[in-house]
Amino acid sequence: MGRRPKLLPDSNDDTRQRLILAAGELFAEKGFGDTSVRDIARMAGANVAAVNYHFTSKENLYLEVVRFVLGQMTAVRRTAMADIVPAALTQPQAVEALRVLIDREIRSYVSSDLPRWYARLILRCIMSKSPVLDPIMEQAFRPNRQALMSLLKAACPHLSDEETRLWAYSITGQIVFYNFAREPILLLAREKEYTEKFLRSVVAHITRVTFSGLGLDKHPVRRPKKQAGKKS
Amino acid sequence: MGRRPKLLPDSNDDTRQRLILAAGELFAEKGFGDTSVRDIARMAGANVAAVNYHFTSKENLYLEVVRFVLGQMTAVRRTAMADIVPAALTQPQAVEALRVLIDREIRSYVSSDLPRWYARLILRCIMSKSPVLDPIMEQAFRPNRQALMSLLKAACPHLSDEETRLWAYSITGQIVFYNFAREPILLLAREKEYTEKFLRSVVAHITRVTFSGLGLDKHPVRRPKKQAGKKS
DNA sequence: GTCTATAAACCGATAGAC
DNA sequence: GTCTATCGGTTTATAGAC
Repeated sequence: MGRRPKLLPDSNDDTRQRLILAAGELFAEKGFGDTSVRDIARMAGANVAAVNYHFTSKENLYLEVVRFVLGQMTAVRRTAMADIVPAALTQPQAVEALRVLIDREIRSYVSSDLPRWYARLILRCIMSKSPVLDPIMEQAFRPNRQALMSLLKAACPHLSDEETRLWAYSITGQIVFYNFAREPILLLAREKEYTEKFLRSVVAHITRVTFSGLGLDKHPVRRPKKQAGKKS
Repeated sequence: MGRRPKLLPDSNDDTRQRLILAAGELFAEKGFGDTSVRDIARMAGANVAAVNYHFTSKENLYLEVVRFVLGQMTAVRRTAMADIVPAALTQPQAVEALRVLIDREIRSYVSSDLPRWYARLILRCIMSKSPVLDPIMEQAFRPNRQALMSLLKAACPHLSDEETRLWAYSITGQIVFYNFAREPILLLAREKEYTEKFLRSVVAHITRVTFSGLGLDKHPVRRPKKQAGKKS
């Protein structure tokens, strides 16, 4: 779309980075097969040959894009978890961390520190059993599930392993759905974007469902919807 | 994959049907862009030119496939709903219908009256905001949501419209996740297919989460995990 | 309706000048 | 590192014999 004629003619190899970002956005939106290297180069404001110069093939570029996104997401998840999960985890702390996690994850699909197409790309890869599924499993799916399960176990020590796993899938499924089915949901809601009001009700609902099901709704640590700062 | 040389050489125009089925399976598995008409024709045991003869273009074939799948799914949903939802709906009937619906939907992803790629194709379409999103909305997404919301309302008359909608998304999200993330889940479970045991625990969990959250768990109609036949 | 042969466009990838 | 030009292959779609 952007008619960038020759921007930055003497630029160094940040062309590589621009290509990754452009390719990622297109792959996330249209998939691998429906995206051509010409589209990628055009969107990145680079030459067609640049793709094969910086990456040796389109497939390799795809792999590199996934690697890049996984790296970004892993870094963000690490700092986020370190931020909301204290080192020594008491039960009430775990409950609060769970609450914050749900809020974070849902909001990561609308306005987060990461571009929105990151999650879309990963979702697409997960559904299409491509060869990049392995790194995604090891660096995203499994760690995310593990982190969620640890939190659940800390919040509800009485849970069995199987119950914990099922809960992790239930929570993840509810959250992912709002990204996966974004278009239909927005269409039925007659909105162009998820509104803050809508997101707040979604977070409240999933939290309520989860905590009620886990028997954690005895602690009304409900924040009065006022406060803002959330430093540790 | 199947090396079907010329099967049914003197067949009539059920070639059209075979093309739709083959195309649907390939589109569902690899997506539109990664599927060629040659692949489709080969899998259908038809000639390459047959695609453009029966449908005028690959895109039109895609549209026809989606139409076909939507028709099948609509028909099945109608009879299924008529089967499990009595005409005049009492509250306990709604609760039981909800239970059966959850069971049905989850099992539709493993062994149902419909081929498994049907749901996959629709999921793929939903994520890719293609031009076929509109018919999918009208014939699948909206009616499914509406049916679920009606059941929820009948089971819990005290629910507001917004709460009902959120619950519909929560239930759908949990269920769809086991189809959407089938590969990662099976990989982590070290299984090749969802086992009956696993599906039973998933159904039990989602049912428990839902009914507990809705305050419907006062009716311990719990089946004693023994029985086998489940005719009406 | 089914087939072969082929057209016309596009694809990913490369060679070579700068 | 970036560009133009182009190769070789594959794609969708069509023309025409049967």
